[in-house]
Amino acid sequence: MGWRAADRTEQTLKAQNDDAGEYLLENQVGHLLRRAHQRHTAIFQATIGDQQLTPLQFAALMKLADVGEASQNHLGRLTAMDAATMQGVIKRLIARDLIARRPDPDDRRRLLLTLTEAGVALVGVATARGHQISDETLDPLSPAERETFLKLLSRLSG
Amino acid sequence: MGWRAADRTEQTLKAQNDDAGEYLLENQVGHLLRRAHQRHTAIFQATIGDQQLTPLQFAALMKLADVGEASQNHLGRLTAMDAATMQGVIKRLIARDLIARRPDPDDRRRLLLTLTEAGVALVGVATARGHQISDETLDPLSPAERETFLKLLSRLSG
DNA sequence: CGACCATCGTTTGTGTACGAACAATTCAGG
DNA sequence: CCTGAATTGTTCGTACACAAACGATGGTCG
Repeated sequence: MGWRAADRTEQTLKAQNDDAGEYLLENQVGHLLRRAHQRHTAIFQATIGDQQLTPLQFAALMKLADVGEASQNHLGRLTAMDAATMQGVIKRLIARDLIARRPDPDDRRRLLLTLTEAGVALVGVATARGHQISDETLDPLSPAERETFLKLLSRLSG
Repeated sequence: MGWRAADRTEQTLKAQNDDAGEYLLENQVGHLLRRAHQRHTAIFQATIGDQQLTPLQFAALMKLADVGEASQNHLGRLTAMDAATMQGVIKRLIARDLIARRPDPDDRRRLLLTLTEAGVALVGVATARGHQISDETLDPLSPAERETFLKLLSRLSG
């Protein structure tokens, strides 16, 4: 049990995977996904301009601008948010008067969400920032690499 | 402004990026990273075997097994966790008697963390599961694609 | 020595994330 | 029609994630 090496980072992934006893956190997908996501949210917060606006709030706003109108659960599915998570996101967006909620006349269970004028205005301003954030997140990669990466990442998101 | 198309998903990324007014959530890195991370944690929870053990607790445990001993902040840096986040993770691991905490004789600010016997035993059992989780997460990709993806993802995690 | 500054661990507050349970409503099948 | 299953939104509890502020300790430099 004398291994407790310092520089196993230099092993190839293959060699590491062949050895069932080894587990280098730095090489695991989950850890890398988490760190990449951390880096992205840092870039988001530094670039979005609105200190109060979070990535999920932005996503909900943009998607609502896209579809025009949606119930909470439906918007949640479109943005990959849990119904309970959606609850908080919507609550904060309503508190800032960026979206409005009204009962669906055709289904009394549903609450239809729409952008307010302020919401539409914010989307207009923030769209460019959104592209900028995506660009900066992918900055370490060349254009060809970006395309490859996004294609592979999409397949891991299903 | 009559666009509110339903199937813009089929546009190429290039075409979408060229149009500053368009913002398709589904094609943004941040959203894809978030969804891939979601999928990974679902796989983790379904595979790790221990219902109480979370990805971060597992990471802290594995890294501690790797380095043998570390202060809270140091282990936090090794696992990319905030000091405040580390607080909660460590508290729960100590409550389950998987790690132990003792004052550093050389620096009275520090608390040295080590695995307990139960912690060592759990690491022994869970290492194989860890590899299995990484494998299953990367399952949609071919071996060559996995290598490419991990290489690119690493560069976005710095 | 003493002032200064960095680091360590802690707490508070806000915002995701999700499982689980719940009432109200809608829908499907008999 | 009407009973049971599914859906919608809500609440509760637990666990990340990070900014910000804090007291205590440690190191440095004049």
